[in-house]
Amino acid sequence: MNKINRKVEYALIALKHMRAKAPGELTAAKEISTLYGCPFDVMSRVLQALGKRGLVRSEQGAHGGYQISRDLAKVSFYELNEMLLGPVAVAKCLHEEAGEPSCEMRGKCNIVSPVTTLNRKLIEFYRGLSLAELLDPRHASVQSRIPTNIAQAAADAAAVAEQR
Amino acid sequence: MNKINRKVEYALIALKHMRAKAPGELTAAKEISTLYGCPFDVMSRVLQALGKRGLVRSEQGAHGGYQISRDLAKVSFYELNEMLLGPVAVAKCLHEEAGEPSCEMRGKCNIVSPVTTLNRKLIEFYRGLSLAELLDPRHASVQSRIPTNIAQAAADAAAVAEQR
DNA sequence: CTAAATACGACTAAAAAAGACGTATTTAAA
DNA sequence: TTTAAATACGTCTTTTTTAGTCGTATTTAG
Ligand code: SF4
Ligand code: SF4
Repeated sequence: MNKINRKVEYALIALKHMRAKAPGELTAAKEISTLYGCPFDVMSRVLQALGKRGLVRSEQGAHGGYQISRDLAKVSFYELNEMLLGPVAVAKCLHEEAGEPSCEMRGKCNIVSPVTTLNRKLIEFYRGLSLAELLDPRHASVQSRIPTNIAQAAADAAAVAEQR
Repeated sequence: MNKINRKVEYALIALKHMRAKAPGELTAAKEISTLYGCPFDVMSRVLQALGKRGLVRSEQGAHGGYQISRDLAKVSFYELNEMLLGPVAVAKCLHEEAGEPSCEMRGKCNIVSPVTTLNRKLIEFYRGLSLAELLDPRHASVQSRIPTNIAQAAADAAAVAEQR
């Protein structure tokens, strides 16, 4: 599993849609929601949240709407997540906010260090992934991915062989 | 946000605990659950699942218990996740199993390709992370992490400066 | 035989995510 | 100046997922 949040998906949908438009052109939340079949309310809230964080610019009133206001090549997937869900924390003992119910195992727990490591690495991974790279199909196919996969496949085969 | 599943945490706790023991020594689920204060049932189920997948070996009866049966340096965090939660799929349109309710936006959706890319990259990331590396504090501090962080910090500073 | 352990299926409770509703505000245009 | 179409928010309900519990069978050392 490991599903990403739906809000993030909606944000990607909206960004991908708006990215294809001419600079300065506005897009209404309703336009996106009807086009892609997602609930207007949710899409609206997502865009409002992104507006507050400065990723999109909003214009009110009739003929109002949203437009992307930052270069997506310079916005990481981590930033997008943070805008919509707050700081990444793979376990609840990390980033303990006031009022949040802390983990009752804290103190006895033997994996705080591993979990902290994982959290750091995941953030690094998300930080290294720009929205442009994610949304642009050209980027997806480049990046010399194939060699990596072959190496992985070879490693897998070796591991399987070893287990016998 | 972006929390990892609790089962995975329990698995890490158990593995870390068993890793410190002499080879061949068994550990009862109860020992772990009482020591770290997690529910016995859940820990038990997790260990049983790992037993079925061959990561640990179980011995029944009185004085029974579990022991690690594979070299954790050769088991990836991806594998652990898969053992407990099934294949990683960041969106529900990926790995559509029989019976699972598919995404109603499929067909209209404009981000299937980005999401597929993200899924692949996340799997690669998890595959490149061994359980030994995660659980062993020695590994955590090595790995030349600091240079990467400095590079990231510099990139961040540049991005912030640019926005103004 | 008994106690202590794994093994498993089914159920319940809690938490989180997703979505719906209601209303106020802004603004272009009729 | 009225109206329609849009953003902006706050609250609520529903749904889904996750976490935890209960009950019982099976295995095995002592
Ligand atoms: S179990 Fe350990 S790592 Fe997980 S949240 Fe609790 S204290 Fe943190
Ligand atoms: S919204 Fe698009 S990407 Fe997300 S699950 Fe549905 S079809 Fe897949």
